[in-house]
Amino acid sequence: MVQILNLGSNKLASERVRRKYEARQLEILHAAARVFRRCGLAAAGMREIAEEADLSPGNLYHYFSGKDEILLFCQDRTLEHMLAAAKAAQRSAVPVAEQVRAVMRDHVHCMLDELEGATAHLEVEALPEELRKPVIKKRDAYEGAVRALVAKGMKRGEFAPGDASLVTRAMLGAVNWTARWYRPDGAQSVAEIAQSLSDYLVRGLGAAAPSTRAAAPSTRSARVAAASGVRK
Amino acid sequence: MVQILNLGSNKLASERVRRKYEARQLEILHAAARVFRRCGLAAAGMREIAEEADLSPGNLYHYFSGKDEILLFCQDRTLEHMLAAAKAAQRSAVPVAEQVRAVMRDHVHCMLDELEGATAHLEVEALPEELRKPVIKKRDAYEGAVRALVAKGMKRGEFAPGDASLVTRAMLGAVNWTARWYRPDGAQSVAEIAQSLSDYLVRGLGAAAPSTRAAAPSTRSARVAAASGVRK
DNA sequence: CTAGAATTCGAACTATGGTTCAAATTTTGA
DNA sequence: TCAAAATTTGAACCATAGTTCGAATTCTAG
Repeated sequence: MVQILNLGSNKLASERVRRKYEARQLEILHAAARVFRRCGLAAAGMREIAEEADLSPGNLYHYFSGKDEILLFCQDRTLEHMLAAAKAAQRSAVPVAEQVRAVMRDHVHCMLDELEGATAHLEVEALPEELRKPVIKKRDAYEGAVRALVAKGMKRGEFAPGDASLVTRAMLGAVNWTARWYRPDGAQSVAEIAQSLSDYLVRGLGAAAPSTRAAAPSTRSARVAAASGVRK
Repeated sequence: MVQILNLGSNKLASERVRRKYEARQLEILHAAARVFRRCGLAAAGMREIAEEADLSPGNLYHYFSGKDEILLFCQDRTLEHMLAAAKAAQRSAVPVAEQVRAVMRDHVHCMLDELEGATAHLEVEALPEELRKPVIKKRDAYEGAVRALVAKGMKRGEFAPGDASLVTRAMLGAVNWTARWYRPDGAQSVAEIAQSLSDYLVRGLGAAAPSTRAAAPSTRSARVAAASGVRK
């Protein structure tokens, strides 16, 4: 994401001030993510983001070129996270069914946990053509990774044969949709939702039932650690 | 939908002109639906809707109180359609699995066929609180109908036991998501998509295979195995 | 045919929200 | 301590898009 986000850091000052600058950038981005999550993307105004980040509206433009760039970061960060999770699952030594389940669980966590402004990643259309392209590319890469897992399972006979592309989109739709109906004060936890949902989605692939679960680093800390390690 | 949409038809003129008036209303609504579908809801401006419907921007307000009312209609119409399909499936004398498949197929058709502006039904947040309420209510009714079908299937043992509410939301997410990725010039037809998707979604319920087999679910041992270890 | 109603137009109004900017304040580095 | 750089402010700018309005045109009906 750093590649995309090379802000106007041309005339770099001393190291010390640069650190502070980038730290403040991150604070602002987290604040923005919170606002995106609270209200929708459309309803989130610069003035509101500014207030959430404790600075004046105009000052936002000292750190970002505009709203688009802020949104771009949120989307990119979310996709980067999910992509890393998919790659990690791909490498793990568990049945494909469990790999897919892991990816779906991670996706749900990414959507519903408070940390990121992941809901913003659903509204790619909001970006102007220019900025949209790299996001689309990354999103396609993620979808491709999931599809590859599904296809692998089908090829190995672990899943019933079928249209991997269509089924992948169905699964992604189901998990993305959670952002619409999930309420933090609901009956079940995010982990429970992630578990049940991924079980259902993989069952539709015609896989065997999840073996009495033993494998897969499904603890939250493990996932976060794995994901953050990828980020540079 | 007529109840909600009782436009300013207070001082009704002659029957003849009223017919014409309402016909023009429908034309406009269809045009709006087309624009909603083409661009997103956000990008669809009144001026663009006006052009699509072959009248001036200002003239739109002779037929509707504003953009909200137009959007309200599209959402209401779509939901009414889906609700009717759900009710119809409920009454049909086929296995529950096939009932659910029928509802999902209808839902997909409703989303992807050119006739309606169904994509708009996904953006309920765009409406002001006042108008939103009845739409939410109808949407909940539809979701409830689907959930009832799923629960019935579970109760009868035709589906594996599970969280009917969660699974229903997953299914609806998958079908709603089609509006995001479907392209009319794609490889497969809407009907094919609807078929494959509904098959996949119902398969995840632990039902018997679609057409080839009769209503009787698979062997007891298979069902038990499928349900084991998953649920909370 | 003609008066009144219905329809249509398009320019102008207005509210919203992203953005700019010049000046004030704070921080940095020597 | 002081000058230059960095940060911050808040008001103002401006573009978009929903909406209003009065006048012009067309249609209906007696």
